[in-house]
Amino acid sequence: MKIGELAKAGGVSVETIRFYQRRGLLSEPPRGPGARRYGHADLERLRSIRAAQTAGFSLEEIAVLLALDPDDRTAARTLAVTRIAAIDERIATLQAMRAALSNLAEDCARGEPGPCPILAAFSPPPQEIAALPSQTRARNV
Amino acid sequence: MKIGELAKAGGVSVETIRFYQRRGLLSEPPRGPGARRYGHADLERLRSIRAAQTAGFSLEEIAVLLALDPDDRTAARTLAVTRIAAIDERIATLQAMRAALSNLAEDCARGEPGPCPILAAFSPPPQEIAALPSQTRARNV
DNA sequence: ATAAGTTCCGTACCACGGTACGGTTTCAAG
DNA sequence: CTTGAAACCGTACCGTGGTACGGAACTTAT
Repeated sequence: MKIGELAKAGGVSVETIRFYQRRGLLSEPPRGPGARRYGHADLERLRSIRAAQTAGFSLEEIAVLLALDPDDRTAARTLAVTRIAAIDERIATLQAMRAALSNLAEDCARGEPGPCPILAAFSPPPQEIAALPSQTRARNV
Repeated sequence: MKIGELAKAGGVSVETIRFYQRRGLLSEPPRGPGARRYGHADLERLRSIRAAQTAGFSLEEIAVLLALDPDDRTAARTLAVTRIAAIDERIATLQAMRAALSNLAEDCARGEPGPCPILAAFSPPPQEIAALPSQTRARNV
């Protein structure tokens, strides 16, 4: 396979393949006659990367994951558990956001007199919203 | 207030203030004697920005929000509802990730013979993981 | 009056996961 | 043998929300 075929088979662009190569996720095979040639193992690896991404792993985590000894269950489980914890944290934050916004939207829909509660919530003193945990702005997950 | 005081009062850095000004979220008052002077309204606006961020709005959305007529409940509610929908989508994706990973981790912990199920899941044919919705990699929210 | 501290301003850089571009070489078909 | 498509490679750019740097002007304290 040439790179274009690998890309098509893996459902990514040629640029993405090269990008993964730069990140060390895919190898750059030696050049055969003219162009580099890729085997089925490369395609499988590419698919593994996409699958792990789907589970929320970052490219850096995937590099670790794919470098792991296939029998090292402890290491693999540790990675998975860490990922789950990060996901849980992110979900909790999003649920807090959702609850706050949803309350505001309901208040607003109730149509009581006065200014819109949504807009009011973002004008000091910010009550309901300010009650959200401060990690809310966290960048993780 | 000078910019440094505004920054301290708002709990952000001077650089962040300037950044918000470049984004049009905060105004740049005319320079008084030497430095620009900020009033209480600027501080309130800064706090509004942080509050809205806590609710998950992007800076661009916040710009819209803060430019809204305070009595335009419909527009505000539309923004909030859109935001909630995006949050819900994101939560669903994360929950799918979580479920998939958590199943794998459990299988792994069960200690049955054979290779680690987590690692196996990311090697073709990817079964459980591949079953996740394809929007899983979505960039939104 | 001079040193230290701020402000001002432009510009560059960070993570993250790519995408895009432009120029050169090589391959295959007509 | 020429033409057009791929491959190759380096480098720049995208969005998002900032952070960092460096020099000039200005203010404040000693």
